[in-house]
Amino acid sequence: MFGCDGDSTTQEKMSSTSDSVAAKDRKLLERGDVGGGYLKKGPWTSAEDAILVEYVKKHGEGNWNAVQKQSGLFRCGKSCRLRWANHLRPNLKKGAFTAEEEQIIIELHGKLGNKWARMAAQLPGRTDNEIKNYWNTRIKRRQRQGLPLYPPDLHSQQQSNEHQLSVSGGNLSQHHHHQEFLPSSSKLDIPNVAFDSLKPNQHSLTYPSFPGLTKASMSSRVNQGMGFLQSYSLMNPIQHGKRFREAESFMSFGASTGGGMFSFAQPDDNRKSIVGPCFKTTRRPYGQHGRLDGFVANNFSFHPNPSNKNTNHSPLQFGGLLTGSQTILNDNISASTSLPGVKLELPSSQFAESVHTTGPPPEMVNSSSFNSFTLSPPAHSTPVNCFARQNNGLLEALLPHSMGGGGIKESSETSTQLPLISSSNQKNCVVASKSETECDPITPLGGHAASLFSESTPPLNTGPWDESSSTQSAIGANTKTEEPNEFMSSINCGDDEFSTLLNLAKPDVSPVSDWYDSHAEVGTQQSTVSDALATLFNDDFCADIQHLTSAPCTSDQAWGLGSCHWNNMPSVLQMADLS
DNA sequence: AACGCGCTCAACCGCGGCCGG
DNA sequence: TCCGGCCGCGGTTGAGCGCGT
Repeated sequence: MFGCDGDSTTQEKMSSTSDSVAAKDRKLLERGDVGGGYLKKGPWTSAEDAILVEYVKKHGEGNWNAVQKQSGLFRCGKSCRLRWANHLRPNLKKGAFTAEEEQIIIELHGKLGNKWARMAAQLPGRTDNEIKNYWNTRIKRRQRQGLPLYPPDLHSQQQSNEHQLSVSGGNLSQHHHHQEFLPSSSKLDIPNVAFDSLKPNQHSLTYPSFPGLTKASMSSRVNQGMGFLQSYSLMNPIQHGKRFREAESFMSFGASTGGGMFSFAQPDDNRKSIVGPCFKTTRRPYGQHGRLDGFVANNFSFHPNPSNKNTNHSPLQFGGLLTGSQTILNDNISASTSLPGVKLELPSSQFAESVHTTGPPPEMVNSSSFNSFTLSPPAHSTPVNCFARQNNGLLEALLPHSMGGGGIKESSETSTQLPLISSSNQKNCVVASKSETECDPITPLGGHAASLFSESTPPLNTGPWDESSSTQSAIGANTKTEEPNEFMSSINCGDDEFSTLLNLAKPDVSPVSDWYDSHAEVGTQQSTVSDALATLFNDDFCADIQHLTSAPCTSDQAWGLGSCHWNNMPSVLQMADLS
């Protein structure tokens, strides 16, 4: 039986044309072959529409599964509901969106995120599907043009909203409040990483870097679920949600299947100098394959204690705080490489304008390097300024409580070392797989701190949000976050809650880091951040850390735990060490 | 005219929430 | 409380169309 539901084992592809479908339908109708359980898919015919309309007139909306039984339509209830809601119900407004509608959509999206249905409720005559399509089209168009998704005034408005939130309560427990207001652009602005420093012979993660792994095997690994990528949070927030659920099982570094592989392709040619290869992963349903486009390497911070000289750091070990988004690029794979489980997507230049223009000089990036996960090439590779101004004001909304009421003080871009967990506390790589349920992938801030730290948002208070500058960041790391909420994977820690907590502390391209970059002052920011983190991560969190590390834990250290030591990295990564 | 490419949008899919038994 | 069905939502796909070459 051909069903609408995903649990249907047989899935009829929409391969037929409308005509052929109609013809098939007519045949079925003519011979009254309705007993086989056949459920039609594909485009609706006018005859079907008429039947459905008639049915709804008679019975009203709802109880869609009864439509098939009572009306003779060979459509599942879902299909009927969709057809009715999107096309047949009265008062539907057809045609292009008006300027006002567009404005409303933009504003609503800024407030609600991808809540299409709720947005549709605010736009009489418009359907969620329409709005969704419009928005997605708009995204693509603006990304193509290198424009920000939101106009600057909306950013200001959002920032204002967030600031008000900070006054009303910077409590994470109020996340449900926040998600009503915070912009969701983080989910939509596909982060980029500029890999302009890429050179063919850089020590990057290439297939040859993985002894014994053939290209095919790599693909196979990818097909297993991009575990590597996901483990390193190389996911678009858009994508990382429920559809990645299945991948979680192999995302643990230490898991037997945890070595999901990845490969890298050259970025889109015309953007090569601007944004680097950037791919997001999508879990295609069962065997569907996608393409690999690029690689976002910006969401994961390795922060071994720079003072720890014991570690024999490899290029991938981050002998200190690494900077920027250096690439793991496989020069051997063409952009057309087709790999299952990986979807080709054009990199966005959305954040290009936000990267280097206001970012600190490269030498300052180090200290603020909880910005990006950087699978670092060897020392000779060019560090990339990986400063995405993604402060959306959220941390400001949270921090004042820990700042003695002084609020956020705008300060220089002086940077310093983040308090990282001491080596003694780095017992294990405390990256833990975070289950989807722990992080709302949809709402702009995920409704809790995990998203708070993992989702990026467009720069709100930085100048270059203008459209003209968007493509000027040729050298910037252009780190929008293809945000990796799935970052954490655990070698030794399987505790889900702990994983979540660690994820909360995950240092990456986050509002925290940006705030830190822009607000912290030498000598004070450590305590400031500590205080902030103490606010964010309460004592329970520290207790958890302490419990799991058998070591005293401060909020600072908790933060540091978000980092990971190379020594605890999965072997597959270590294999990539070419040094 | 033929072809290729990109865009739009209708429709499908999978999942989660809700609700009733 | 559990279970299963229904419904709605958000993400994704692919056919069709328009435009440029």
